[in-house]
Amino acid sequence: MAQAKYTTHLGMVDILPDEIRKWHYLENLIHEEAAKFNFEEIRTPIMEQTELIVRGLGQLSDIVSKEIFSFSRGEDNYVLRPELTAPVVRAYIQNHLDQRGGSQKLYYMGPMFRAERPQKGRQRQFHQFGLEVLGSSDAVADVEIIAFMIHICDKIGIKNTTLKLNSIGNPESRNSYKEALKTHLKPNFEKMSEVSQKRFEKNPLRILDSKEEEDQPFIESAPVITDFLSDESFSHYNKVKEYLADLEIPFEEDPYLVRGMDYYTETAFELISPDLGAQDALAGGGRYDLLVEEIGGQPTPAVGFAAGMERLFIACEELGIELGSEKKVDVYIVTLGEAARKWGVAQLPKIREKGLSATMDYKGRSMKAQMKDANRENAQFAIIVGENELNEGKFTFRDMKESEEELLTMDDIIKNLSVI
RNA sequence: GAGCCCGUAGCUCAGUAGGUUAGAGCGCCAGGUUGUGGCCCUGGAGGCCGGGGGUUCAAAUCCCCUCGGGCUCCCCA
Repeated sequence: MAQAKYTTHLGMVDILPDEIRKWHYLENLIHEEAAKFNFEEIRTPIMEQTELIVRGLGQLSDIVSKEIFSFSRGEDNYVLRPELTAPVVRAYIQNHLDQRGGSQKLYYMGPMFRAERPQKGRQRQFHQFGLEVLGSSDAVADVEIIAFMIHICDKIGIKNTTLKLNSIGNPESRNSYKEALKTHLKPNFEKMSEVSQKRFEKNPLRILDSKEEEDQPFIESAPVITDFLSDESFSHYNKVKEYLADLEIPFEEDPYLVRGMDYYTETAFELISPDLGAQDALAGGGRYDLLVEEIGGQPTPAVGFAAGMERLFIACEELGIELGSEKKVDVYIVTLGEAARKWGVAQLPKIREKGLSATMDYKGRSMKAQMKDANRENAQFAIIVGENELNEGKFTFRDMKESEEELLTMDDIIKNLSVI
């Protein structure tokens, strides 16, 4: 077990060839579907300034207070990105993307880093993809974002998800709600769990998230944030629900859904899967109308979401869904002897030119070993060449699936291959 | 930061009243078939039994420490 001298860091894993095909599948799917939604990809650096993340997500958020990988070099503070909303907003401001006109519809995918204790569905380096719409306050934007998220799950075959929806309004209504909540909880402060007591002053909304037994009675009787929404927030929320209904996207209102980052406003949502175990969030997001300004841009309404790619794979596994195609190669050239080998290497490019994949043995092994290898590589055809073939100028062209073969000139073989 | 569980071949795992050269299946390599894969048969390679210390005539097995991993709480993707 402890053979390898060097290993990956805790919570960071290699993605090996045997599992890469499902990654390619998902990545391609996201590119294709995002294009259909008319979103454009944006790629930002893996590292950002620490200050951006701290300001963006909030000093008190769990991510910033205990989960970021950061270091400094000279005057500069670096942080490995823990999420991509703040960096995308940074890029939006820095590159004046608002000047492209209209709403900016952006998507991304890539690795994120959080220094947490790993467990099922949670790694220190993990991958997300996400969409962001900058410059629209319209409920259509919220709904398109949600629709995309669900669309991807549908395409993959993950259908038993639950969309949880809430609105946390603007900061004013949220503050008055906080006060009401505190007034409600205060008489029972002593009876609440330790964690909840700690949250009471700094972030009472999070108490609603508590899973502690002793907190439940107080949570159930607590006032509901949607009763505190401004007229504007209320009508925005209603439109979101209306449009979702029009799209026949089922959702579950959860007045206690509160998300971790400080930048969220108005609509908040999460996509939950029962197949994930303890970490059941497949994706999450919401509106962040104040973030652009907070980071130094013009006031710009925005909405987005991020989904965990590894979590999608876990859900697939639980559901018995296999993503990606089988490993295969179109042609395997089996050679006997040095002259045949020399001939074989020269044929590979001719086959590849036709848009097919081709390979041969790299180890100079026996014919049997080469045939075995061709089988393992899931080759569709084998071209077998030895002295006889070289002398006659006709080569054994074998269909590996049908176990049928015939002698053909290389030109005829290429012709045959062109039709498959 | 806290709790629970687990470390024996590349993988999945057998192997304790402590006892000579540590096993199986799969995978890998080779042979059976000196020019034909998938099935079958035979053989081979591959382990300081995670590491260190202790008890003992004797430790994969018992004790202590340590490292690594998994899961859970918190929180999130």
